[in-house]
Amino acid sequence: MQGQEILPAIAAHLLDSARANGGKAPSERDLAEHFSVSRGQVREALAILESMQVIERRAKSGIYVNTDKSGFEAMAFFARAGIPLENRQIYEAVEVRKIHEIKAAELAAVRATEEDFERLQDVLERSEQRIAAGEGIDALDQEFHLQIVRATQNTLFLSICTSFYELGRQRLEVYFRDPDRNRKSHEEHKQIYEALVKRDAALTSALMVSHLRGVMSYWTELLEPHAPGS
Amino acid sequence: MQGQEILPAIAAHLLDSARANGGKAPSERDLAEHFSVSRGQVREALAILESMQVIERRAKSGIYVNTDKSGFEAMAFFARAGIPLENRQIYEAVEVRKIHEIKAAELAAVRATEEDFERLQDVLERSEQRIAAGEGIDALDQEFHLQIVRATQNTLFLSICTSFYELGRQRLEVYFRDPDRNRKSHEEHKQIYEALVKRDAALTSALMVSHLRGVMSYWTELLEPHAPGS
DNA sequence: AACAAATTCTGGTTAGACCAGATTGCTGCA
DNA sequence: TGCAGCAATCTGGTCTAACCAGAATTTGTT
Repeated sequence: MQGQEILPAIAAHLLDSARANGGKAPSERDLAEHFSVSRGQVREALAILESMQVIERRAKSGIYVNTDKSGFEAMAFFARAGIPLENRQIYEAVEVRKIHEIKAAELAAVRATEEDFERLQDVLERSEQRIAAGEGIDALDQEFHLQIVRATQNTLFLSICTSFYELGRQRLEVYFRDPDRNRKSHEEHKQIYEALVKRDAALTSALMVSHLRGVMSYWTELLEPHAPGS
Repeated sequence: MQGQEILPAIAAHLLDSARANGGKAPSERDLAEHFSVSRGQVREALAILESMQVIERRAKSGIYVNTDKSGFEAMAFFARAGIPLENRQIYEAVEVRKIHEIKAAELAAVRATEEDFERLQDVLERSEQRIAAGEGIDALDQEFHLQIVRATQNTLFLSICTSFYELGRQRLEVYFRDPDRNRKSHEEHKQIYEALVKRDAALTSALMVSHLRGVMSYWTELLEPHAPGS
């Protein structure tokens, strides 16, 4: 075990220990020994964890895990670290993604530049090629949606949405193993693109709504019911 | 200079150096000497910065600043560090906040629990007291809006919005120095609350739109025009 | 001027040490 | 027995001093 790869391991270990110990985590020295790395390494990981508000380091006392804050910082971290989210978190992420993308489509219709259109068209062309070759378009689907967000010209908006995409990567891969789904998605993308070029905000938004309904239902139907009606 | 307080200082230094040096930042050893701290301290700060994708550390080569990614991670960091945002970032944050809150109002109308209503009412009562005492309600305004987001029962949503509020705290304080604005805001809050209790999603959302228009225009009218039409 | 070799520089990582509060546990008095 | 008070221990915070190996730069040679 070495390098920054220990971060998720340490995080998981911290969470477990804290759960079994009322929020209190092992000491830095224990962690270093447990993972066979230097204390410096551990401290770097802990600094990141603390910056994400996953833990709290109290001088001369110990490390405490914020068990209650299942918030965005924590999620962003787990997404990066590749630790699977719980059902509830997935529901929440799906809902938030919907909210963002529908609005993004609306804004993009008004603000998209020529370069944005070119980038979108490029994505569509590459999708077509992959479909023709019988391959999945999961990565390109992601790219298409992100390009639309990018076309809002709001970099903050883009960053938020980028984070969400990390969450769904695995599921997306499975989703696009079905050739029919690939074609259907691609067709809908093309429609959205055309509405976008016409700068018809209402239509673009509406198309995005129905497009997401299909994709998202795949996500959620695999889960236990958890979120309140939506 | 000591402790985690060096993080913003290092970040600012990195940004400046990188700008004057084509993305390349000083070495860890130089930074340590410059700030009179140990290399370990610098490395902890760099680890956080890297986790936020503000910089990139290339082994045996150097530290590179992601000048293009003025994204969410960077913003979250700057918000925490207390470094003022640039106009563009403020515009983006305002827009994103609008998007979130309007949708939040809509969802909250459907999902709010009895506890949510109680919490909101409590905020309104305390607001009334402060106004009667001739004080500003800036912190309570924030609380009101966050409670509405909380009423969506989506913790991820709440976390995102909480981040945004950090950005506007200073401006909000100035805004609520005017007694008239305090009263106006409070009245609008009460209307929103009543629509919420009636579980009228459309009305709640509409009221939130007009409420935000007033508050937000104060923010943006102080800035240079920058964002595309909205 | 072009290429090769030597040297310097850089991030990555470790080990060991010291500080000063927070904690813990023991001791002795009541 | 119970509790106050003190001492040993533990903990995060910080620093110094190295070593490694590859990247980057300089030097030397042809």
